[in-house]
Amino acid sequence: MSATPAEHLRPLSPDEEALVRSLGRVMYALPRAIDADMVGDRQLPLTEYTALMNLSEAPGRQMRMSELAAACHLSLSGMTRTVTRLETQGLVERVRCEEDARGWNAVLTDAGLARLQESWPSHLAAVRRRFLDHFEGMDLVRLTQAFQRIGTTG
Amino acid sequence: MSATPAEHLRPLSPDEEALVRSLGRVMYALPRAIDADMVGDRQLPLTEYTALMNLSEAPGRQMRMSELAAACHLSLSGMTRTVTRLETQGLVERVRCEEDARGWNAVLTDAGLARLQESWPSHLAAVRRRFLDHFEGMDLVRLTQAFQRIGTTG
DNA sequence: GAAGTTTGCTTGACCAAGCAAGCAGGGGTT
DNA sequence: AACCCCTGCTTGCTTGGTCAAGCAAACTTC
Repeated sequence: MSATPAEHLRPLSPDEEALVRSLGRVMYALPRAIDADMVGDRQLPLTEYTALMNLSEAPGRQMRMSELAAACHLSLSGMTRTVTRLETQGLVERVRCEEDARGWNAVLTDAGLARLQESWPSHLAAVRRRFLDHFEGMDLVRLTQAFQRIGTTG
Repeated sequence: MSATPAEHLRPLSPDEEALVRSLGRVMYALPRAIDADMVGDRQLPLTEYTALMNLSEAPGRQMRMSELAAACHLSLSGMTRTVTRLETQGLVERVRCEEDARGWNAVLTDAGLARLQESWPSHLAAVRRRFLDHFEGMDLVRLTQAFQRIGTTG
């Protein structure tokens, strides 16, 4: 965990340093900007949008709480509360899991699907404008591979 | 603000879609991972580290609250609370601004500088391991340019 | 130079997230 | 079938952030 082998203590090259300095934009400014766009536009915070979107793609429009939490990069307790919020809006329902009665499935309701469909243009526009537009002409595949590896290191 | 011109509603290409799907790693997993590393290692949250670092590079080791907030991608009130925390640890002091008595400067103390110096290896290691290592061989300069543009769009 | 406005920062109320503890339902072992 | 531990989710508490309102100093306009 806090292993800091010598290799990782090699000083940053100027290019690396510049990249690290710009990292705050992506880690802090970007999620807030996208979230603010979506809240301003459709009253749907990014976390809730992400949950709805993941559910809409799952078989039976439902997922176990723990799966959904992982898919949304949220802790399990965070997902409990997010789903509670969505439930009070009627966008999601909780259904006991058939094959394991300890488990619950979050199920996307018709209202939830409608909300998602009404909101995706806003999400798409925000993502393009705040993020994708700035990567025009770059090798998106390589970039994706790099992004996917992040947060993977144990 | 919520302008969603047609261009922004063009559907995502498969490559764009994959990139967007991997974005959560950078926006959510990455900051938590770096922060957790630093807290586990040196008991210094990333936000506080960033504030100390910015101060250490400023002339006179001091900055106006609003400058510092912007540099750390934090709201002004968020920075007020961060500086308060740092102040109670003796790492920073608040000094009235001479040329404008409404303003305050956050000043890095010697203890703050020492704390920073004892913590940077941990930050460096976390940033390399969680982030830079995954971008080996890529064009860091272009990437930096892209990152810098993010969060800029009004 | 006094009144009204704007600016810089802090404070109060609130909210979303995390962690750790709790609880309820499996599943093995005897 | 009684026990025990393990697993899946929720709950209580804390933390760290935002927004909006407040306060004090500085500008502006007359």
